[in-house]
Amino acid sequence: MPRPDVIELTLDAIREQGGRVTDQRRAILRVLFEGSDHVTADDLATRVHAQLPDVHVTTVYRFLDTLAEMGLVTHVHLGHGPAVYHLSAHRHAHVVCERCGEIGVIDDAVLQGWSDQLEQGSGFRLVDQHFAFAGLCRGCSAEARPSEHTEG
Amino acid sequence: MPRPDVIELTLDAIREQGGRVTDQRRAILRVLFEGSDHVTADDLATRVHAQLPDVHVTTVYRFLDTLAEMGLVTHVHLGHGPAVYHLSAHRHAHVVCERCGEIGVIDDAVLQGWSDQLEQGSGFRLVDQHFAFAGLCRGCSAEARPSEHTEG
DNA sequence: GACGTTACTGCAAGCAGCTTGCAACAAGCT
DNA sequence: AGCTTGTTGCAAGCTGCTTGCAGTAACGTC
Repeated sequence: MPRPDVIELTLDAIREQGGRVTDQRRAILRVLFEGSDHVTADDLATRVHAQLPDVHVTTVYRFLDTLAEMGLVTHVHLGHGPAVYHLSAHRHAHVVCERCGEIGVIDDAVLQGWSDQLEQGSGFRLVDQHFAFAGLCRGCSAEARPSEHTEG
Repeated sequence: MPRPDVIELTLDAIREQGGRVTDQRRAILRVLFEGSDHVTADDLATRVHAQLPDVHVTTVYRFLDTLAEMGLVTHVHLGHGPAVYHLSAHRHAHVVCERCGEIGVIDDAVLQGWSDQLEQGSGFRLVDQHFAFAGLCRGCSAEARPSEHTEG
């Protein structure tokens, strides 16, 4: 459970910029700060419903937008499905197994290294963790090439 | 213009596996082999319309699926929009500038290096170029941090 | 060259994941 | 309490595909 102050502090910030504090927003923040990483907007709505049954997904999307503009949350596309949201503070790059959907985290330093390497070549930097990297986890990777040693 | 044989050879392969050769399929293949990389299914349909005005996007999607099963084409998600298709032979990893949409290519050897590095850590391999990497091109990257030297 | 089987096609409808328009509602200032 | 205006819920819309289905036509067979 998060300290209640982080929620109220966030709500204060919203008020300060002319926004309004509603039960819906408080409930959404509560779920967000509960630490559930990698939640879709739909998940979020469902969890909010435990506290406040009539909150609409639209409301969740709109408030997530507001929070994104404030720099508080970001969303990531892990693959083909819906985007997942998390607190910007928890931001990191993801690898997703294309077979089983397992999610891995890429170390910031590692990503930075790749970015530097890429920049020297094509000038591109990997600045953003907005799209996950597609990959194979250890297990699926082993299954995908079961007879590797028989080839060649 | 591609040598017409590659198209006919492909059509032969389709026939060999019980598929049928239609004007639509020939036209789609023609456009595909014309070398237009990074085309969406919609683009493809539009270009096919120059030769055969009534080909439906559905037909394009379905034939692209067939070609994908044969290993001939692959699709890549460059960002939020529609997927782009290209011949599997032209396959490579992409970086896409999140600002201007410019597309960069990531060298296979470079990607392999990253994959190896990642595998040693989390066990994940970057096997697939199914999703593009999000980044910033040189120009946009410079604009995004105009006062970098004043920081710190 | 006609015939039959069955793959392919076009159209309409469906679906996921959002986004938008709008009227009703209510937060927060006075 | 009253007023302004941001927020909400609902319905409808939109994009990028996918599916169901009846009609069409490729291709093997006679």
